[in-house]
Amino acid sequence: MLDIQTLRNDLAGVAARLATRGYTLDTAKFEQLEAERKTIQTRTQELQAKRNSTSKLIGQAKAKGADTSAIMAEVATLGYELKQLEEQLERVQHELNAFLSVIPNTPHASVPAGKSEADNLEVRKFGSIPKFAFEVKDHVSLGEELGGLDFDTAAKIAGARFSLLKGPLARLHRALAQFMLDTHTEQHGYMETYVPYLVNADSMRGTGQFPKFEDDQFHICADNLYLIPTAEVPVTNIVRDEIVALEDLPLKFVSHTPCFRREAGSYGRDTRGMIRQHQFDKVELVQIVHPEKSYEGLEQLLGHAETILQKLGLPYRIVKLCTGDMGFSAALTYDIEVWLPAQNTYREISSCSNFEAFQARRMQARFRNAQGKPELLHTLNGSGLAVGRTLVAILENNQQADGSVTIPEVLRHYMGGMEILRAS
RNA sequence: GGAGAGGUGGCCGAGAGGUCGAAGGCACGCCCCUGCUAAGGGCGCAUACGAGCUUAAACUUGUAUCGAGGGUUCGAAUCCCUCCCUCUCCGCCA
Repeated sequence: MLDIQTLRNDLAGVAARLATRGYTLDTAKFEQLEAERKTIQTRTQELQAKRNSTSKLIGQAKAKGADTSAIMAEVATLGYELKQLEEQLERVQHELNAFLSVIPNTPHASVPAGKSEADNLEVRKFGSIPKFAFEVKDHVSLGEELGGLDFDTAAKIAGARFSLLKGPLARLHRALAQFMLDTHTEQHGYMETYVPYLVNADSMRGTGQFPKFEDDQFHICADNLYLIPTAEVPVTNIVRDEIVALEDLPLKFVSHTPCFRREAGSYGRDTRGMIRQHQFDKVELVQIVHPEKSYEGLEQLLGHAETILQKLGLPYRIVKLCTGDMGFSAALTYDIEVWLPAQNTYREISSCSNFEAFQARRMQARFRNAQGKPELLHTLNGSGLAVGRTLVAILENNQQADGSVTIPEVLRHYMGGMEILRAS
């Protein structure tokens, strides 16, 4: 949510910044709603003040045992108009709120202007792209030949966009999550958290999934709960409606969770393999920081995610998303894209964003500043990393001519010393 | 699932239709005393929004907010209804 004060003071400026990300702010509507709100609110408050002061007089008169019938008749006539006004005010405020809650965040000044993925800015590359003396297979072929990846059975059990992992491949998947968690807790200073995978609507609103992206979520109707699309939702909402002590900042959390996405609107995209699933595991990094430290924190968080790829020996690049490609709540986003030989391209494996106060304002997540006043925090998060896609990257990048796959050094002790995956 | 108790400021906790945005305490901030690591005294200390003043802040003032929503009333933290959440006991259960 944007700051309504900023909208009032610099509506044209905000509209211009939003236009760079392809969002047309209906400034006329905002102005009209604001004008209405102001008129109604002023009048309502006048009447309320009158009612309150008169009622106070009644109280005083009654305490003295005086007759109050005249004064009571006078105040009684206020009732009807006041009720009308209060209803109107509520309606306008709801409308304003609905209007505000679907406006995306304003991009940071350094975000390159652009319309789509094609306009993203490559920041740096790491690692060299592997050369193969044989025809590369994709992870689906590799996984099926290894006997550990079974999409047909997954489809029988649940449907399309689910996967079934078996044997060493399932173990490698677990090993990856363990390795990521251990690295972030032991080397990067994050606190491990275990969180609910079902959340309420308030939490979804807090991080910006609601109201705009309700269709993308799995909804448990009987209990009115939602499956989390990312650990960002439960973890960031830890600080919803909280006032964090200044000395406790920054808060750094890491959490390994499954993520559930309906992928409505992506029919036909990445239908083969594990790239786009209704359910996937992710290790998520979340930082709750002082507003002056958020960009510094984002660079660090990005580095923490990169470390995982470096340790795994996977080639990747960092891309700064352009205005048109950023998510709804983000002010600045770096994507980490891992090299996938079978697709001969880089594919997103992590997305690291600074939301500034956008989520904090929705959540009323604050800290007490040096003056003792509550002030909105800044929130950051990033994948560190998407486990399924990391598995895909390892299979494809580490494949051998005979269809076996070498296990990265750092994962071997999580694999009971296994060095290579082979068809049994 | 059954029975009961409860949700009040950053925290604890009183209030049980009128002068209550809410006693008292803790924490915090400023000042004083003392002088040494602990204590005494004074003052201040919720948030959001509106209006005034202003470059702005500060300030003044109004309104709303005592889990949420509705109702009764001239007036609701307080009475009534619905919902949500927490706790205790019983049942079931990984």
